[in-house]
Amino acid sequence: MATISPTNGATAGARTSPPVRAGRQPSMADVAALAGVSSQTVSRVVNARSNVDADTRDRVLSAMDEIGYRPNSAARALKSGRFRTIGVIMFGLSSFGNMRTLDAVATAAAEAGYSITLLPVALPTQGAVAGAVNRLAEQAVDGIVIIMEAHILDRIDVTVPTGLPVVIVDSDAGARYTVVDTDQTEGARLATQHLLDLGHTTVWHIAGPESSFSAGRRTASWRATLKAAGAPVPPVLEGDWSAQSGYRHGVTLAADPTVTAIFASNDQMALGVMRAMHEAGRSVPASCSVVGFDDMREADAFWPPLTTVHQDFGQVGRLCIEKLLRQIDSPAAVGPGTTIVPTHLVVRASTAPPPG
Amino acid sequence: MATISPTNGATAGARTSPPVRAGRQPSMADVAALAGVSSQTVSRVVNARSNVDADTRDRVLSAMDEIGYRPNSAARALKSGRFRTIGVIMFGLSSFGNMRTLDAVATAAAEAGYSITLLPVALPTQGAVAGAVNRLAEQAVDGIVIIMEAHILDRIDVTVPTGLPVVIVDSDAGARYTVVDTDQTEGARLATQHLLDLGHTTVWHIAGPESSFSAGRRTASWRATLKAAGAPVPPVLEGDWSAQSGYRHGVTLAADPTVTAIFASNDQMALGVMRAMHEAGRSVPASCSVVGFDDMREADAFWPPLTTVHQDFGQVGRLCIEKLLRQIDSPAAVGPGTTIVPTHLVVRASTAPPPG
DNA sequence: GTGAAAGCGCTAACAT
DNA sequence: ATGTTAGCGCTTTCAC
Repeated sequence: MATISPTNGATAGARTSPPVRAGRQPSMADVAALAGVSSQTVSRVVNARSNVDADTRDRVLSAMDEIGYRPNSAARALKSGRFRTIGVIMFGLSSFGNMRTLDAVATAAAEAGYSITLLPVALPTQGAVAGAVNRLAEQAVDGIVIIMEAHILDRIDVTVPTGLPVVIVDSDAGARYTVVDTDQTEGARLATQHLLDLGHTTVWHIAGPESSFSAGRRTASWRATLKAAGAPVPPVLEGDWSAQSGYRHGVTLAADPTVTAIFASNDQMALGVMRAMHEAGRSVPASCSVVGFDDMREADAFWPPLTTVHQDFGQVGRLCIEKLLRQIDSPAAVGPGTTIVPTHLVVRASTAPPPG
Repeated sequence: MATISPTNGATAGARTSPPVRAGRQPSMADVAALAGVSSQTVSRVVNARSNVDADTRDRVLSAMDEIGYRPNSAARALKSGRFRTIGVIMFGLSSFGNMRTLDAVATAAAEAGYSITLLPVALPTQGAVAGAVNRLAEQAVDGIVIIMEAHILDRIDVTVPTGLPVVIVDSDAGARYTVVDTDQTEGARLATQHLLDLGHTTVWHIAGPESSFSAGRRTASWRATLKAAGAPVPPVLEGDWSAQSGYRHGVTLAADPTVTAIFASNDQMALGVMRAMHEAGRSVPASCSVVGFDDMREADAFWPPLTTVHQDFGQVGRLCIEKLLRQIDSPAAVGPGTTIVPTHLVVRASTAPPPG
C-alpha cells in the first residue's frame, strides 16, 4: 500500500543530493544511509521483524518512502533459493478450457503469494516442450505446471530437470508425475448414455484430434458405452476442436437422415454441427440431437441452448497449484499420481427423443 | 543425474549436519571444479565469448553436461539489473479478446527472448492495480503491459514507479503513457453504418459495462453515426459482455416489432440477442439484423453466422511488446502516445434489409 | 587464453 | 535493539 507522493524522480533527486545516484534503483544501503542505521535493520523493517524499535522503524520507513525504495527480488531469490514463481507451459492458449485453467492457476498462485511465468509453445512437439522446460529451469521458477493435452507428455521425463516439481494437466503420465485431470471417461459416458436413454438407436461422434489425450479418452468411452448398450458403433469423425471442423462433418451427417444423435467432443464442434443442421433444414433437437463437451460460457446462448458435459476448470487449476505447492514445500513426501475432477451432464435444449 | 544423495526425511532432519540443500542446482563453481578451470572461464563459455580455447571449451561443456548445469537467472539478474521478463497485469483473463491479446504478447515476448510474468487481478479497482504494479515493480520485471479496459487506468500514474516502462492496452491514458488500442470508433461506425445502409431506420445498441473504456467509445461512435445520418437514437441498453446479458435485453427487443437492427458491443451479447430472437420466433436477419464486435473464432458458426467487427488482437499484442522493448532499450527516446490498430467489418449472414 | 578479486542487494548467523 | 560478517551465483575489471 505504498502510496507514492507526487515526488517525481527529478524532485527526489534534488532534495536528497548526496547519496542517490541516478539510474539505479535505491537499495537497502541507500535507505540505511539516509536513516542512519545499518542495512540489516532496514532488512528487519522490510521483513516486519519484531525486534526493531518503533522509533527506528519509523525513521527507516520514511527513508524508504523518500527515496522510493523497493526490495530487489533477484537478490532475495539469490539468497533464498526460492523465487516464489511458478512456470506454466501451455499449448493452445486460446482454447476455452486451457484459458479457464490458466485463469484458475494464476489466481490460486497469486493467493499463495506466487507469480506465474507463462510460456506458450507454438506446437505440441517434444522439442518445443523440452525447450520450454529448459527455459523455465533457467528462469527463476520453483515448479512447473504443464497444460497440454497431448500424448507427447508421456516422454517429457527426459527433459525435466532433477528436483523441479511438476504438475501436468490432462495427461496419462500419472505413473511418473503428479497429474490433474477431469473425468473424461465419465463425461463421455454420460453424454452418450443420455442420448441412448432418449431412444436413439446409436450416437455418432465427432472426435478431437488424434494427438489429444482427452479426445482419445472421450472417444474410447463413447465407443464403450455404445457397445455396452448393444448399439452399433458408427465410424469416428475426427475434428480439430474448431467449429469449422464440426461444421464440415455436420454437413455430411445432416445429409444422412438416419443420423439422429451426435456427440461432439467439445462445444465448438457441436456449434458447427448445429449450424450445418440448420442450413440443411434439419431442426435441432426435433430432427437430430446434439451434445457437446466443456460447457463453455456461451453454451446456453447457442441456438438451441446446448446440452453438454460440464468441466470444472477452476477446480483443475486450483488443484494444480495445491499439488505443486505441496511438492515444493516437501519434495520427498509427494509421489506421482492422478487426481480426477468430476464432470457432469448439463441438459439444455439440444437433445430430445428421435423423430418418428 | 545431478549429484543428489538419497536423503530420507530422518537424515535430513538431523540437525548436526549443515543445511545441505539436496537437489541444489549445480553452480558455475561446480562446473569449474569438475573441468579444472576457474568459474570465470565457465562464464565465458556460457556467454559464448570468443577468447576461450576450443579445447578448454569442450572440457567445460562436457562438465556442464555431466552435472546438468543451468545458469541461475536470479544471480544474472542481480548482476546485470535486467530480468528479461515482462510483467502483464490483466483483468478478465477469460474474455476472448484479452486472452488473444495475452497469447500474442506472450508469443512476441518469447521471440524476443523475454518471459512473461502474469498477474491477473480479480477486480479492476485502483487498489488492485496498484498492488499488482507494486508487486511487479520489485525489480522482477523490465517492463509492464497492462491489459485492462477500464477508466481506472486514467489514474494509475500515481502507482507506476518512475522509470519502469509501461504499455497499456485499451485505455485513454495516451497522454501520459504508451497506449495500444484498436480502432473502436471506426469499428462501431462501420457496424452502425452497415445497418443504416441496408435501409434500417435506426439501430439499437447493447453496450458493454459503463466502466469499460472500449464500450464507451463504441457507444459514442454508434450514437454519432446515427446522429450524422439523421436517425433517431434509441436508449442505450447496458450489458456486461456476457451472452446472458445480451439475451435479457434481446427478450425485450424481440417483443418490439419496430426493432429491426441491433448492434451489440461484443459477439457474446450478439449471440444472446439472437437466441432471444429465435425464441420469440423472429428470424435473423429476415425480421431483425444483428451485428457483433470482436469476430471471435466461433462467430461464423453462430446461427446465423454473425456479421461483426474484426479486431486484430494478435497485432495489438505484438505492438505492445515492440513498443515496450523499445522503451526498455532506450527509456528516454520514447514519448507517450497511442497506436491504433485498424478494425474492419466482416459481413456474414446475420444482417439484411429490414422486413417489409 | 585464463584467473583472481570485487561486488550486485539481500539475509542468516553471530556479535554487541 | 542494532551492527558486523559472510556469502548466495554470476559477471566485470584487471592482472598475468
